[in-house]
Amino acid sequence: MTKDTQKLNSIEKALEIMLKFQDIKPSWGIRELSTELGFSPATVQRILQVLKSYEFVRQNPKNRQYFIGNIFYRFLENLNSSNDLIRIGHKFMEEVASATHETVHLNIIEKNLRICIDNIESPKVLKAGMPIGNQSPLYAGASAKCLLAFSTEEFQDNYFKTTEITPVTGNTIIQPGKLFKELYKIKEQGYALSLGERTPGLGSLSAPVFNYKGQILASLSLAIPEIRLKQKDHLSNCINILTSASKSFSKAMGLGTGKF
Amino acid sequence: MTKDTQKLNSIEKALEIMLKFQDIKPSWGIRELSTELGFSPATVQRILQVLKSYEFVRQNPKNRQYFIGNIFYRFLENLNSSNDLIRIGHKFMEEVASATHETVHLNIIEKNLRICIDNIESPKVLKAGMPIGNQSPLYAGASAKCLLAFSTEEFQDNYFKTTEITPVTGNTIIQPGKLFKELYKIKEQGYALSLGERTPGLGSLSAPVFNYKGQILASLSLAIPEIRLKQKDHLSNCINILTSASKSFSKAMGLGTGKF
DNA sequence: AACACTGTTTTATGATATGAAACAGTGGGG
DNA sequence: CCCCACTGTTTCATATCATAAAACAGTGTT
Repeated sequence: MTKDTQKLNSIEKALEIMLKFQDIKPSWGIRELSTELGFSPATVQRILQVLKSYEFVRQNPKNRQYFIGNIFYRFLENLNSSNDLIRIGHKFMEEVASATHETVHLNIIEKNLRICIDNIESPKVLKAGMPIGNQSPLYAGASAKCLLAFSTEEFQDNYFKTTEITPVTGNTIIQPGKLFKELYKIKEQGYALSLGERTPGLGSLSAPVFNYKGQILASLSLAIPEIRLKQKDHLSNCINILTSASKSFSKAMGLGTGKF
Repeated sequence: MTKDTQKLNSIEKALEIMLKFQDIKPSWGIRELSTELGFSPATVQRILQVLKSYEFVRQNPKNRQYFIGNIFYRFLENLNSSNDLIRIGHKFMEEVASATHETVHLNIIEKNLRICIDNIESPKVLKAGMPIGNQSPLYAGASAKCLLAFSTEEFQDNYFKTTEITPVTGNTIIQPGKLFKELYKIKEQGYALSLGERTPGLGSLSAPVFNYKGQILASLSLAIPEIRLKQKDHLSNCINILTSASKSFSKAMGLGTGKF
């Protein structure tokens, strides 16, 4: 999992430990982290004490296990306000939300994963949830495939070289040939469509957002329950609204203005 | 701001630097952080290189300034799923949302600040936004005052000893006497109400959530535009729905069950 | 009561973080 | 146009600080 371990300085060790608290896992023990990371229990213990004093982790006083601290919420406000994508993009998301009444979300690539960085939930009773922070591999679901499809060839090559493809649901495309074809198709038609690749019964529609250089920044997506996705007129309506919004969004990010 | 500085080990220095990226500030320079924290520029530089390699910060290649990294989004999924409050409470939030059609949010205290950890936005056109990660001091706004009012006396004493009260808007209560009276009133009536203390034109309604020991865990709140808050029937309706939901929520967290 | 687990503290040793100073770019103003 | 003042970055000898093994101290189970 982690690199050659050992030979890391103390800060790197602390960060490696913090990264472990990304996993959806209620808590970690010291010896557990120790064997997982290859650091001695004494080292893990000492680092966790420091992280605890800064509230990056908390400790259950009963079983003394460590779990993630609420301090991470504190970074979100700055993250959102320094992020042009969210600042500029939210109004396009609102347009799509009010025109489709479906859950709208915005996604980026972070360390080989799709991650949701902004959302507007559908007002309907039957709706798709897509909380901020939700993540998935880049081959499962329209939003993820859209990000991958419009990435550079270099990024794609590197991604497939370093990633093992394992199905998330029965509908996940795992055959490399079929996946390449799908990515090609997405680039051709300018949007991605998926059904149940990540969550059974849940479909997804996604269009790319580019910067002034034409590099992909994000994917703007709709998460739609299967029942509504199968209504042809609703689907084609959603496709039109979404692709049109993503084009305006890209323009707002500088695409086509020749700005440098 | 920070403690005695110096005499910190390298991990603590790295964390102090990370904390600086909580501030709503687009970017930091090395010498800027150096003078702010009292570390030598060389030290700041070296630590930022490490943080950068782990994507905790990014660097603008043009002006070489550092800004916060997207990796912080990655912790949210685990944070949400390890947090009983969100797992258990979201359904109560949905009840309140569909009964009031106003923006519902859930808040906790983290390091002497109120911080929003979950939300459901109003479906109306004129609505209050309250993104996850939004923060404010504990004396401004209903959600914050509610958290403070039901905190232990010890916490309150310590809070007022270490906090300087500065107005956020013209409506913020800054007179200690008036504030104490307000906190007492909130405890008496079981909910908090505010108008424009944090954002002009925006009102707020908040009720406490307790654990089995009767300690406050969170405040469940409504953010309501001033125009709708002034409709008496709507307001009293919202108060009833919110306080009733917060009581069910507390019960779901174990209050009154005698469970240990 | 003995065992097999935890998390935690201690310790001498040697690796590694440190700040001053020098270096290397950059942008603005006279 | 050139200087100056400001960046971020690298170097390097010094001494601090992180390290892992082992002992310690709790805990729950058998």
